[in-house]
Amino acid sequence: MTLLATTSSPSDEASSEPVSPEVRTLAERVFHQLQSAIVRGELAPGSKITEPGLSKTYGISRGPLREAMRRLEAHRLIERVPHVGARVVKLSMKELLELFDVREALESMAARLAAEHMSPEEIQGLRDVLAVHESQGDLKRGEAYYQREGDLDFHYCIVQGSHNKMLMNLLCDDLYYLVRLYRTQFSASGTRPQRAFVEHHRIVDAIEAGDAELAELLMRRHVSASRANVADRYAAILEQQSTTSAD
Amino acid sequence: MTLLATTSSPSDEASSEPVSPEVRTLAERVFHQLQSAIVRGELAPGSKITEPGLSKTYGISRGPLREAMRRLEAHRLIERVPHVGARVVKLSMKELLELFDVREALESMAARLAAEHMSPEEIQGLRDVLAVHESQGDLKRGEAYYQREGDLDFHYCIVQGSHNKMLMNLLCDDLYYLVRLYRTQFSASGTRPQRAFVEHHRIVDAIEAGDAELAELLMRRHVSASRANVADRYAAILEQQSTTSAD
DNA sequence: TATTCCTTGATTGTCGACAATAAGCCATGA
DNA sequence: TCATGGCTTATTGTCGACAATCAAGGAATA
Repeated sequence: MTLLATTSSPSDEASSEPVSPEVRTLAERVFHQLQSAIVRGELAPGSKITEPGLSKTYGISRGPLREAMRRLEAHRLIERVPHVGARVVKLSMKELLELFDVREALESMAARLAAEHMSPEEIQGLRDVLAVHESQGDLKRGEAYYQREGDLDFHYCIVQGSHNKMLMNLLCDDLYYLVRLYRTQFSASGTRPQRAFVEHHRIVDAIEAGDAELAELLMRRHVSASRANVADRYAAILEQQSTTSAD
Repeated sequence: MTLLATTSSPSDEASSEPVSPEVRTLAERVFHQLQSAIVRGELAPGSKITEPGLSKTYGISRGPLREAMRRLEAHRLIERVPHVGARVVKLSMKELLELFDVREALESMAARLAAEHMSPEEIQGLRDVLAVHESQGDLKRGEAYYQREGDLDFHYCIVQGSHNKMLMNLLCDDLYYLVRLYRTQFSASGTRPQRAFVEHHRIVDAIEAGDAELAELLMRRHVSASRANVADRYAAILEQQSTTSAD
């Protein structure tokens, strides 16, 4: 049960009943469909997307399609050049590290606000999320899962707990989709799962204690460590490539 | 000379020569025009905007207009309800304070990165901006100017100095327009100008010294103080209103 | 008189067609 | 063989018209 599901049913073309209570227009629906397709990697990063093509694929006219694409552009999931076309974004390592810096800034603030504003019920929900992750035993396998999908639920909950709507929009509606896109693009199988799990627990402890300063600091370190981990692995890959090519 | 100018010529309807080298499509142009109109207060906050009306005003069809509106919606300058319509955003004090929290998080990060990445030439440019503000003698008047338009140049430069494109987009393309919208909406005539000016200088000093940690801390305090100032003034206004209504 | 329902008007959502721009291809020349 | 020029074709930008939805006003009834 991921909190980030965008479309409930996998494929629905012309059912009269609305799938989600919020999606009542074609542009809305195709926006969510495209968003999901991009994040899942069904639309390859860097690939060019043409309006007539998508128009035929989704069975709608170009009008609402263009509006959906405008929204995707605003969410940084596609890039457009006037009179040329649009292509799915392809995150470079530089941009990915930039994304981590922004996350560090925003999520540490979110943790601080969460420590100040979260209700006991919300904190309990946060603990439940951690319990679910733990019971699934994913981290015992050492690999996978973590850094894949599940831990976003954790971060998602904390952002919700900040009770700051602007923060929620920025992180949950924009940046997290980019994070998920990165995970598919770089096929980032899990790393440092146990450490991350411990860090999550400590963050919740700080939030429960109402220690805003500590929660902020821990979240900042958590994201920063995740960033460093990605940077190190990337450096290792580069090193390996240069040595193998030198054989 | 504000760095945030959006359209070079005030009003141009059907000139074949492109005004700005980047605005080559109708949707782009009307987007910038509407953005400017909203930020300047020409379109009153909370007022409903109708597609046929704007279509006739700007002399374009509804197609590109709708795309421009979709972009405005993504930038949080208008709010749309499906099948109902769109209206210019009206920032509540709660949302304004939320905006300050986000700014505090992002701009402190920007200051940190600026201290790490800014070149000597860029730092000199930053000092020039401060010098211009000082020479204009605005802060000697105690009131006005500061917190109006000019100091955004300062923050703008620092964000540019972070060399983080994602940060630049978030702050300069999205949030700063909301900040300017707030300034027109609440007609925030300047407050605490000298203090802010001193704080600006100290931030530049830290950046020039390459002290990332200090620059981050000072920027955080700077934005936080600005937020507190706004909150206090608002509380004072509320207090005054309640006492006068009690007469 | 208040309430409910229906009608009417306007606005939004969607569509297909036309015009404008850009990229790719082929032929021509040096 | 390579560069250059024009041409072709596909894609994007724009427009006007039709369909769907919502809000407001008035009429009928309890």
